[in-house]
Amino acid sequence: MTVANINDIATHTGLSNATISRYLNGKPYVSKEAQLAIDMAVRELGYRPNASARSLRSGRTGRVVMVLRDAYHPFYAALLAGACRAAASVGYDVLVQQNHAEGWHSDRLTQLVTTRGVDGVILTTDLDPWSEYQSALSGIPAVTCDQALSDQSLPGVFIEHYQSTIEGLSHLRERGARCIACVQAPPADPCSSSDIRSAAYHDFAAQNPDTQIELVSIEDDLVHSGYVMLDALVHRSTPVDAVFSGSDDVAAGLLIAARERGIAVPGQLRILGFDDQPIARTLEISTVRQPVRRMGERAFELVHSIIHGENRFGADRLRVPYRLMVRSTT
Amino acid sequence: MTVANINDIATHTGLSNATISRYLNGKPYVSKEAQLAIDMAVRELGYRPNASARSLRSGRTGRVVMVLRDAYHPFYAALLAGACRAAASVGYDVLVQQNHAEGWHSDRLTQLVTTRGVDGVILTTDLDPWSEYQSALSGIPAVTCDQALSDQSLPGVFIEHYQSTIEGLSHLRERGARCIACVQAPPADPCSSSDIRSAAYHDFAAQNPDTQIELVSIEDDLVHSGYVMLDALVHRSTPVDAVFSGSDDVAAGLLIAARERGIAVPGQLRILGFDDQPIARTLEISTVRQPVRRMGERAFELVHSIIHGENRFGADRLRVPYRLMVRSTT
DNA sequence: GTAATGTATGGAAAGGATTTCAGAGCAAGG
DNA sequence: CCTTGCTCTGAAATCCTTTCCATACATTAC
Repeated sequence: MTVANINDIATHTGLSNATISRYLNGKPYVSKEAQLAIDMAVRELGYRPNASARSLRSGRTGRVVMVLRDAYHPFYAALLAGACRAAASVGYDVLVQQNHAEGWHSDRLTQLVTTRGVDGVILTTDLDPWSEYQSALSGIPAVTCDQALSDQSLPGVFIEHYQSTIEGLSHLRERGARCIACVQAPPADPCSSSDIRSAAYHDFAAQNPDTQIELVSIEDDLVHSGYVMLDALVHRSTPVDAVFSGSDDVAAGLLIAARERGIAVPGQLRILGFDDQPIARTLEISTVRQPVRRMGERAFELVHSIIHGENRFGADRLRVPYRLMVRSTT
Repeated sequence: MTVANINDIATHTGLSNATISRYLNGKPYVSKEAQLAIDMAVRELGYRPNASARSLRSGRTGRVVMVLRDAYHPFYAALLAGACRAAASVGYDVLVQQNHAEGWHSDRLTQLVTTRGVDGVILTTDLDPWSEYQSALSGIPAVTCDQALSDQSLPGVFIEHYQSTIEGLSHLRERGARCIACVQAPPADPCSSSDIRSAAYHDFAAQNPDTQIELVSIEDDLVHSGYVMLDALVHRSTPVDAVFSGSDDVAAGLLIAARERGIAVPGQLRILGFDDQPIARTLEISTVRQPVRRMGERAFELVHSIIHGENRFGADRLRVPYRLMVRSTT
């Protein structure tokens, strides 16, 4: 006998394993004496219930998976941190899958889900051939976080990308901008957040003929990407007088480059970021604040409540508030 | 019957579950015809082996846990990203626990390990009362990553903190520094990396009497922390002429603040970071490069090889190389 | 021709919990 | 006294695989 199991506790206390199980799971109908005996036996034999056996029988694993592009990206890292915090507080564990990393196969998620390795899924990014995952994900509680997927039927947490984008653009225009470069990652999915933003750019331009919108695509939204992008923006035939970046890091890179070139911010160039990462506060960059960590928490709470069949939020789609933070770059 | 199980495949093919299991696990002694029949039945019934049942019987979960302070911190995020990548390539999953987040209880890790919820553990940070975890972790493959714990017997990957710190200090001295502020998080553990660095500071000061070392403690190693720290460093009675920061983010904050104050870098103040995060490259900050992502990969590979009883690295403690990156701040 | 090996298979026993169901004991209500 | 209902308990079924062991047959070795 290498490790004590529930039957060892049963024989040691003279009770049956059913009673042990009831007590350890906090169910009623266990006498005071039985409880004490069990406590003592558990401590004495160092008994720990076997997680696999438990979840085999109960059908619950106490685990969820969060799918993200790259754990190193600050936006996803914040989502993950939030989800882990929320999960820990109710005894759940979070498992990570990076779908943009080398070594990722499209069926890793499917595998995990169909083998019942997790109780739920949090999607923070588009899954490329959505059809490939659809059937697997329809059999398990799954929520989206920030990204609106093709399948709009999935519940999820999100911010109003359309409204917040309009508000950001209006702010830049109020501050005198008439040629705004909008920087963001290439749209991956017809309903992704970047496409919602694109729609907002379009509508805004239509309603404000005096203001020009330039779309700029970017690969990695890192500080460096913004840093190397500045020259291209100001050395155009019609130089831009404002940049609305989908990422604070890119905005930071632009600001740093602008300072080095002696370009006045916000006099000559207005810069507006998105997210309100710590670097935006440090560099006094105006930005649209998203409570990213909280979005991760909410996403977990949502999937958790669905797992337990008690959606305490009432709504399937949770809106989290955004807020325009006006600082020194606009 | 809601979901097909292995016995359904058995009856459907006319074989026994033992044969199905053998084939699905790639073991020998399955005829060609049997293989085809199984393939067909699996596809037809949409059979997926149940992960819990499998790991209950086999004792393997295909999962490891990585313990880190905070997934949002870029250093830990990079470790995690590396570990996830390496894990994905061999079909393993990584589970995250943040031991500095709200909602973390000291027994969450113990619980996970003693209930056999994972096959292995990667520790990237000190566990505060180490004695509390020691017995649980002695029964499972566990490796450290970057941090040297009290229990030196654990295998792990690390960089030469002592050597690299000496090299950094020597570099600063060569560039004319005579009063160096060394910034780092407060030491948590007698064998942690910050304590190894402290020893290096001490030895360096002893061997170079003309150079003064000032230890500066910091709570969060974020850009903002460096930003607000600068004034205290230069407005001292004996102002420092160089800063060696344990984190690139802090170094970046210092550099940004210095530029705003009009302090010449590196003329008046030399700045040296640690890690070589993207921001260091962008801002041209000299730094000691650590291949952090690769450290995460190596840590996983190490624990994976121990799980399979075949430590292909030979050594228990893997050294990964560091490299001094001289840029424009020194 | 017999012994020894190797391949292909199935029956049945773990593996360790949860959960259902039935039953025993006891108090209260009629 | 009988019924009802509540608390406490245990036997046994169940969850789904992997793995041990036995068996049947075909081949090769001596």
